[in-house]
Amino acid sequence: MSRTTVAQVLRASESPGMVTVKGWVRTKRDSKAFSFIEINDGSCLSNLQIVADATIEGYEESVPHLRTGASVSVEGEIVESQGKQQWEMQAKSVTMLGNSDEDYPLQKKGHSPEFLRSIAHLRPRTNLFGAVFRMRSRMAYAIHQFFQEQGFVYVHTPIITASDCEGAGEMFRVTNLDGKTLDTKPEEDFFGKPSYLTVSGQLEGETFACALSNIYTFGPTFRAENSHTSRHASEFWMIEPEMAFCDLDDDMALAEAMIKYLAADALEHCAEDLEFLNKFVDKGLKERLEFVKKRDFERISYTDAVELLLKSNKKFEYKVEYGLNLQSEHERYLTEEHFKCPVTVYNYPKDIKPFYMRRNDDNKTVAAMDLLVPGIGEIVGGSQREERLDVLRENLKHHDLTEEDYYWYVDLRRYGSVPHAGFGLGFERLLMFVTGVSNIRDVIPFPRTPGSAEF
RNA sequence: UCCUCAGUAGCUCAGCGGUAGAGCGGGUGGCUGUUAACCACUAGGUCGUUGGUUCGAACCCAACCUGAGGAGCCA
Repeated sequence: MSRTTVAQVLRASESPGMVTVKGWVRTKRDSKAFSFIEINDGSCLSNLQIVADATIEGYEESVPHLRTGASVSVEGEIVESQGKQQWEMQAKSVTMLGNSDEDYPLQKKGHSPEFLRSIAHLRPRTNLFGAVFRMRSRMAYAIHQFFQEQGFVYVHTPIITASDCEGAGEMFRVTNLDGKTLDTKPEEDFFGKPSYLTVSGQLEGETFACALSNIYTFGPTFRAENSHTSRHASEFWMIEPEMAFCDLDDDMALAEAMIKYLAADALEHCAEDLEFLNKFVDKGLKERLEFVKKRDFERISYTDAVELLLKSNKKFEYKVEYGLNLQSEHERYLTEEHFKCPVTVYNYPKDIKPFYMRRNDDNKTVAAMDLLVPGIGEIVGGSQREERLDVLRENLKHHDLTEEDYYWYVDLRRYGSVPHAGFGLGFERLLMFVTGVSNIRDVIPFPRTPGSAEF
């Protein structure tokens, strides 16, 4: 008999009859003549309750010895439960596939996320991480769906790159040389020059947008920043769309539409997991997603945002002044206290932004935008790219970058240059937003942070 | 890199200068449908590490290690 998943059983409108289910024991309650065994197979949040009479086939050898975490195969009939769940299985035979040692670390009681991180190989067996990683999978699927439905082409930009200083943080060196040779003869390295793990696929993405019009990337990126916060990881996944024949307005519209689409998709396809997360992790989660799905986002220029912050009479630790970057506390004020909804801030001063962003006509600002969401802050950062050859050359010089290093990027402006724009969305930050989980280490299977690369 | 907080049983924590504790989890036994089941018994600890203060340190002090929160940087 083929295997039926717990999800298939529990979602049935009428009894599927005799089936075989396989999974891991979450809890077991024995009495003299029978046992209740709850198993979970990850197909959904809920467990299936199995009623095993002491007289059934395989009982003696397996059931009394089963500990939490053991794997079992059970054949039986799905019947209406006398208890609080709709369905349960009346077992006909039980087989223990593999028992669990006495020191199995997961209990029925709650564990701290810090402890669960130390057993990242077992934490997907908990309700919380099962829910989070089912949602991670669903959101990845929905992202592809969002772009593919609109004709975007998925591009795989390189993970190893030799283009230095992309302006997005410290890079990890990739090498097969020993330390000494690395210092003295870097030209003997594997690629003939220093190479690194990518911090962004944007520049390569632009080359494809200037050929296929609308593209997106979705892959891992690496930052060697020594950041110790709940919102930063050394390895994380990023989605970077890039659109030719587009300006900043189109770019902001796409970012907003995408966040809305993903909120709606989560509500529609992750209902049971969201219910759990809403109850145990973030009581305002579902309400927030409904709100994001329905309501239009706010937009405000950097200049107006600065003015608004100055007029707010709110005491900030860092000062607000035109020309300075908005601090975390300023961004939080805008999205959490003032607007109380996602906000896109656009047209930042050119001096605090990278070389590739398009200079506005005021000659003071660039066509950049950050999308801020309550609880997390910046979730999207994007811009219209500088498509004018002379201005780009000027910017390279201004940022102390050489045209030789970026000749291929400059070429895009020499051969049929077009206005184009794009953004980067941190996948883990999005997951924090849609799951309510407050630490980035708990939305990525095996987190890498400074000093920590276990598993 | 800077600032703050925390490390006591497998887990969650109490104890805060005078014999190391509880609940859960584990083991054994019991129990006519349980739902974080229940009842009884039981095993389990170099109190993060090193040094110092003291008659005496889990407790006070210092350094280090680990974890967490925040800042900066960003996604």
